[in-house]
Amino acid sequence: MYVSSANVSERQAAPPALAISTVIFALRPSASSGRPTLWLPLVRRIREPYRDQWALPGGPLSHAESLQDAAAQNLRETTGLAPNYLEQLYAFGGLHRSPTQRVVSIVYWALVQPTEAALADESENVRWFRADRLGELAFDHNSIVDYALFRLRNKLAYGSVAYHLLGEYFTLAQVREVYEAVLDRQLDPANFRRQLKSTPEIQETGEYLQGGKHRPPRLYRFTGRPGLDQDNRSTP
Amino acid sequence: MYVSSANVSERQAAPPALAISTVIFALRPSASSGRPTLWLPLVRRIREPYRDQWALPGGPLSHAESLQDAAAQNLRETTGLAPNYLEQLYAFGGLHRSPTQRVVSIVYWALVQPTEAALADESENVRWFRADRLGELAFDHNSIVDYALFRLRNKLAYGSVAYHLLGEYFTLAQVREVYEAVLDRQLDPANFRRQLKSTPEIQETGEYLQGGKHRPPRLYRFTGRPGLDQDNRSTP
DNA sequence: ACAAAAGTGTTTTAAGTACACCCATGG
DNA sequence: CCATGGGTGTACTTAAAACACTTTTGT
Repeated sequence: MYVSSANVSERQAAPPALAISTVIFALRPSASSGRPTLWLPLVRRIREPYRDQWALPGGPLSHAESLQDAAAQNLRETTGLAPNYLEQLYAFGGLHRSPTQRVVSIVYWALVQPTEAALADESENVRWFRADRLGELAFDHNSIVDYALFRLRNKLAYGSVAYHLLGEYFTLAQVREVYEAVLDRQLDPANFRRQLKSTPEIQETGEYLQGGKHRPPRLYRFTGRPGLDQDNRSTP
Repeated sequence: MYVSSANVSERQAAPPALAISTVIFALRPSASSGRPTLWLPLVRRIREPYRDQWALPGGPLSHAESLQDAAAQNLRETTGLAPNYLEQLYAFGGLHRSPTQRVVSIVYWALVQPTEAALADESENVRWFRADRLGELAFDHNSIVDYALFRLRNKLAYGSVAYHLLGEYFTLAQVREVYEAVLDRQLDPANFRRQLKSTPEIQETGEYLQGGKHRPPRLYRFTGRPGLDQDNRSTP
């Protein structure tokens, strides 16, 4: 059982509970503009505290899993997906995060490509939300998502994580759209393209994306590391 | 008691133990060259496992402390000092970090200015070591220190953390020496000085450092935030 | 032919790097 | 007056930003 029904004296004596949570980002076309936007899945709480409010997927740490494995497991259970990228975000340990019990949460963040199946995994208690239109979440989860967004933007600007939101093959314009969606500003297509072309991890293929309305763009692929290392520490 | 003497079946059942450790950096003049170098305090383990080996200061998380408070307390107990800068490093949760018990360690890193008193706090079981000349430490603490060094170098290069290793007043050459010690390479004094002077957080005073052998350099002070916020999340 | 995105070229701006040089002080 | 670190000036190199322009496709 996740939240034990400890009384006050038990709470004082017991060590803090240890939980793993995961902020899962994926791209979906906006209903209005059709341009890609950031979404994330939340789960509805079925018990107190914060019953019926939406929260980050998570749970207690099983004794047989590493932290990263627990997060990946977590992700698979709520979405049916495997992460393309998974990294530790932060350990949150404030005294009053949960009203009933002292909980220390080690939070991971992940990037996935949502498939039809994954989106169909929605249910009464699991739903995808636009990252910029979450309501009021349980616990301190709003601020955790804010921090995860901050980290995602940072990694995007300096690292090479955008490709983990895309499929194996992509056009340079698609990469630009990811940047524009996450950073929320327009980028010069010409300059952006040149920057990507100077990145050795991006390999051009002989294929072209067909079926568009205009000149067919060339397809590229990402040849960097998968972003699922044993312990990812490239953060800072 | 930090490490409980659980037998195997107890270990399977019990939740992972939660501990806080801290990597504490300070500058001390090298015995040979006199130039500043990085040092950090370690504690000798007085029980198994790894008895008599050196380890990072740490201990279990008390139920009444936030994570950051626990790290600061930790720091004060082993060195007698208050941190100038304190930030969460990473949560280490591998399955086999400790041979006797599953332990999840939330590790902080700190910058301090060692005083006479602090260095006098050395004892049989607490000693300061040069960061580049640690022996073989207990648990996975060598790799933790490596990661802390990585993070320190990164923060130094991009953030404004060097001043927390110095006193209230300092010369620009002293800042350069910090950079050279931590990054382990020479920097052009002229260009380095210009970069610092274009940093608004660095304020020039009317004072000059007297007593040197040459032209007395001007003293500056750092006016940025103290680096001890409630929860420091400027990491990425 | 025309619209629109793909893709190229060129100019400007800013930031970093290398290095020559002057200044002020103790000895 | 000389050695040395403090402090200034200037040319060179590199990367980013701005923007005009050409190419290729579908309609």
